[in-house]
Parts: sequence; structure tokens; C-alpha cells
Amino acid sequence: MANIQDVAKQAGVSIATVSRVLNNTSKVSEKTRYNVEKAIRELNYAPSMLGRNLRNSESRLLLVLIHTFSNPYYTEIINGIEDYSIENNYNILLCETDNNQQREDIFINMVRNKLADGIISMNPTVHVNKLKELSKSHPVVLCSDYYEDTNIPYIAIDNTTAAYRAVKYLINMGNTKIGLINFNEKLLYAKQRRIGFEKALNEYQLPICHEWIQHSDGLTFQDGVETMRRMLRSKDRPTAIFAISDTLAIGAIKELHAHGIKVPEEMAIIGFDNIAFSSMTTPALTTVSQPTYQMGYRSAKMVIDRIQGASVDNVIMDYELIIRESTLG
Amino acid sequence: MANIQDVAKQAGVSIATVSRVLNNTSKVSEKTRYNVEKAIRELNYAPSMLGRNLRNSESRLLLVLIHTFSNPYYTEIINGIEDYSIENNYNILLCETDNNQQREDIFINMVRNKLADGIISMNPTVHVNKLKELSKSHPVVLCSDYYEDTNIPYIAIDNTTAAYRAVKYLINMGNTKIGLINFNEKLLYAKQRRIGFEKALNEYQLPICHEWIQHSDGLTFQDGVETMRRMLRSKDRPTAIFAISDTLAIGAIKELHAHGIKVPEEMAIIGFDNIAFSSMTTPALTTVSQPTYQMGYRSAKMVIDRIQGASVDNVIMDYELIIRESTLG
DNA sequence: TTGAAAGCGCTAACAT
DNA sequence: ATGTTAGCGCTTTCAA
Repeated sequence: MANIQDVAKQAGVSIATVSRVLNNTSKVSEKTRYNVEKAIRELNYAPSMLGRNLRNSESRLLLVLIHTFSNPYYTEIINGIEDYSIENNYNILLCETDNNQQREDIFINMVRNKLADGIISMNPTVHVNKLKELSKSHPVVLCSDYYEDTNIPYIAIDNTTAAYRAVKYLINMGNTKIGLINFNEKLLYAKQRRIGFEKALNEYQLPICHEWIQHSDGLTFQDGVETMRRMLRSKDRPTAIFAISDTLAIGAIKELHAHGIKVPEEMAIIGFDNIAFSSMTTPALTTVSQPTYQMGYRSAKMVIDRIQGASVDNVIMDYELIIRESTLG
Repeated sequence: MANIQDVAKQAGVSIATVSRVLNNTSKVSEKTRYNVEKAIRELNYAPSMLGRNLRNSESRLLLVLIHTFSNPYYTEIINGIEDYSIENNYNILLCETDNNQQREDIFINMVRNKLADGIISMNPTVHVNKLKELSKSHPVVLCSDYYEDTNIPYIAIDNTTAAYRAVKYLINMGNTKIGLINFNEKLLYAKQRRIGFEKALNEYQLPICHEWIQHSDGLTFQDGVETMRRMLRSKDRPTAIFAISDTLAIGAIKELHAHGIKVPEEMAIIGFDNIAFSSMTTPALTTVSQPTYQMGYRSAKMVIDRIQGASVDNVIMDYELIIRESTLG
């Protein structure tokens, strides 16, 4: 592959001049420019980003940490991140950590190694201390899940209130026996949504039955199936369920169908996230929609701002309750 | 951020020695190694990949071209690519092209620019000539969709036979009026699956009714809904449908439900891809499963082999018919 | 076992 | 308007 030297020689100019026409950085005569461009074409030359980035000490690469691609919740966030990044001449490196500490370390080190300029983490299980440490010297932003008591900037919704509203809606629909399908509360959003759930029940002086609060081991459809299976073991059965994520809610509906239990007639279900599938289930799923694309877009803006030395503030976004068939009993 | 010079100075050695302990590349005395490692720790040093890569003229980055993250078909392929890559010390850059030629160009140029060492393309709409051109000088591999008459190595399944088998299964279940939900045939796999479909019908001397062959504009759930809506306009209705992808099949089922048409009793449906969601629908979807993880894993092996100068052969993988409820009428 | 020095491909300050 | 040159951070000969 030709390099800048080859082009310079072929065009009969210095490498500085080639660099100038490449970057349009100062005046070059029409004739010289023409010659250089001709040489570039003839040699099929493309400038090495490695050389350029080393010289400029930037990589224009953003790391996006994510637990797994399999969760469709992330799809639109990533689209948002990608759009803002491309608009600003950055590329993104999607890093799936699989909850694997070693992988997390690799990716975190890529920033220290100058292979990436900043990190957007959507990976709640990441080793928090390492990220906090990194954040002191490098741009880091948290998207959609965050940690309390760190100084890492984040963008998220008010999970507590969103859950509170969702459950309140179930109550207003006439439900008094309401269950919760939750996930591990080491995730802040899980904890917050549980608090919102309890707040609504307390406000209406409804009982919080422990058999109706089930914790899932994961966030796949199958986890939803299994969690609902456990829930159905209790003698008495709730008439409505708030599931902390759409994938769990959809799995839960599948299991209810398997038991011949009608949704929403016998049990109403509300999910969280408004993933693409959620409108395709039968019945279509009522859910809480987060502005995922915007969250991605703005989180990309946040890291890039930080890369460029600006300071950024935390952002709380709005959410929306999307009412579909699964609660219209 | 400290660099190799700082470490050398702090440890009282030359930068060459620091590089040696970093890469374990030749003998270093116990004492020197200790001093260097101490300095590294004290300075919180991490080697710059930019410098290293420039020097080694490699980036250890793989580009994965994909039309959109939104299609869950890709999830497991990406997991496979990622696993093999990480095992072999490569990272992957997921590039969403959105059918945007400009974006495709950017990504293709990244390889020419030495920012990436190779490309795995799963993006059927990519500008074929550019990719073919690139493939002459750089490692490129096609995964799951490919082009005829190019010399770019690929890994895929035998789409024609897979479709043939799927439709034959519908026939054996007693269906004689079979429809097709297809996608744009500029995609080779769409064409191949249509050919397989026709082959089965011809073999059993069943009619190919043009009103029962509908082409979708896209591959989202909503596209499936709309395509089925069009299909239902015909006076006579097929008793079974072969849909070229699960997302389309699932959208189609949704539309059938909306019309009160029972699946599979009144219409059987078979999809293609076995995406995670396909077992969660009601009824669960019968589909053709591709070994997506393996396809990803092996395509990563193929590019990396090419990067290392080996020549690689095309690979045809096996598929499997997964029978679920949507055809058990 | 270690160090000096060249060079990977590029940009930018300085000189002309 | 163009050329010369230093240097980004690293690896790897070659010498000692």
C-alpha cells in the first residue's frame, strides 16, 4: 500500500504538501493540488489513520459497553449513539462484556491505551471502581443505568416515578392484587422500580404480598417464562403484574398462555422498555417507553463534549406509558 | 498520561528495555524487570496501542458490516464473531450502514486506512463493486449473504434447499394452497428461497398463485403486518405461508390475529431464522434455524486466516427445521 | 543483558 | 506556495 512518501515522490512535491491537500489545511496552488490528487488516484492511496491518530493523539473511537446484544432494549440507544458519533466524525466500538470481568478490563484498558477516546457504559455490572477510577482521567458517561455516589455523569429516566405511575395505572384499572417481576436489585434501576411499585401500593393501602414479588435470574424471554412459573405456585394469584422489563413480561405472558390463563382478562401485565417486539405479542404489551434513541444520541454528545474538555451535567429524560391490550381487561 | 519514556526514566533503563518487559520478547534480568514493573505501577502507565500498531502496521480490529442492529437475526452471529475475535486478540467494530452508501464508504475506507485489518460483511446491500475491489488487496469475508461471480469468500447455508424442505414440509402437512412472503430479490438469499419454494410446489404439481406471492418492503415486524394485509386482499386465501424471515412471519401472524384468522387452524405459517422471539409468540413459530453462532465464529476465523496470509475456502453450513405450533394445524 | 538509534505514516511549526 | 524537519509512542535491529 502506498504511503504519503510515495505520493509525494510521484507528484514531485514534499510530503508536507501532500498532507496539505489531504487536510485542506492551507493554500495549495491549483496545479500542485491537481498533481497530488492525480498521484493519489494513480497509487490508489489512502492515508493511514494510525499515523494520523498517533500524531494527533486521538483515535476518534468511542467505546460502548453493553452487557449483551441480545437485549433488544439497547437497539435504539445504539442507533442514537451511532448517529451523533458519525455526525461528529467519531466511530463507535460496541463492546459486549457478557458480565465477564476480564473483558471489561480489556475494554477499559483500550481507553487508557489510547485506542479509544471515551466510554459510554450501559453495562450495569461493570466493575464500578475501575470505571470510577478511569473516569477521573478519561471521559466516561453512563447511559440508562447509573450508580449513586460516583461522579460519573449519566443520562437516565426517573425509574422510581415511572414505576410508580405504571402501578398506579394498574390500580386505577381496578386491580388490587398486584405482583412484581423484578431483577437483581444490585442494578439501581431494579431497586428504583421496586420502590416505585411499593410506593403506589402503599399510597392505596394495598397489601404487598411476598409471594407475588418474584426475582428473575436474567433478562431473557426464558427468564420471564421461569419467573412466572414460580409466581403461579402461590395459592392466591394476583390479577395484575408489573414486570421490570418487556422481555420478562413477554416470557411471562407465554407461560400464562401455557397454563390457559387469559391476558388481560384473568391477569393484566405491564412491561418496561417498549422494545420492538412488545407491540407484536398477542395481546400487545402495555409498557413504559423510554426515549431510547434520544438517550443514546445525547449520551454520545456528552462523552464527546467531555473529550473536548467541556464539563457536562447529568440528564433526566421523560418517559411515557404506552397502553396496549395486555392491561385492557 | 505517562509514556514509555517516562517509565524508562523512572526505572533508570532505556525504552528498549521497557518494551522488552512489556512484550516479554527477550531476556531481561530479574532485577531490571522488577524495577520496570514498579515504575509502570507508580506511573499508572498503559502502553499506547496507537504507537504499537503503527509500528507493527496492524490494528487488530475487525470491521463487521451490518445493515441494522434492529434485526435480531444478527445477534448470535455477532456473538460468534466476537468470541473468536477476542480469543485471537482482535476486537470488532460493529458498523451499521443503514443502507447508506456514504457510511459504507467510510467503513470500507477504514480498512484501506489501516484502521482495521479486515471486514466481515453481512450487509447484502453494500456496494458490491467497492467490496470486490477491496477484497483484492484486503481480507474480506461474507457471512450469511453473498454474491455470485465474485471471488470474495463466504459462509452461508444452502438457502434453496432449506426453503424447498420447509415448503415440502407444509405440503406434507396437507397444504395445497401455499403462499410466499418474500423480500427484495436483489438479495441473493431472497431469490434462492423463492426458487426453493417454487421447486417444492412444482414437484408436487401445485399451483403457484401470484396473488399469494407478496414482496415486503423491509424486514421489520411492521413490514410483515403490511405484507400480510396485502395478501389478505385476494379473494381466495392460501392455507399456509412460507415467510422468508421470522420478523415478517411474526408480523404476519399479528395481522392474521387482527382479522380473527386462527393460526395454524386456518392458516399455517413457517418462518426463517429462528430468532429468540420466535418461540415466544402465540402460537410459537415453526422456522428454519441457521447455525448463526457457528457462522459468526467461523467467518471470524476466515478473515483472521486471510489476514495472516492463508487462503480460505467457502463454507456451506447445515440448517434445521424447527417445528413449533404455527404449522401444527 | 542492555542501550542507541532507525523508522512506522503522519501533522505542524518554522523557514524560505 | 512550498519544503525541511521534529516528533507522536512504540518495536526491533545492531552493537556493545
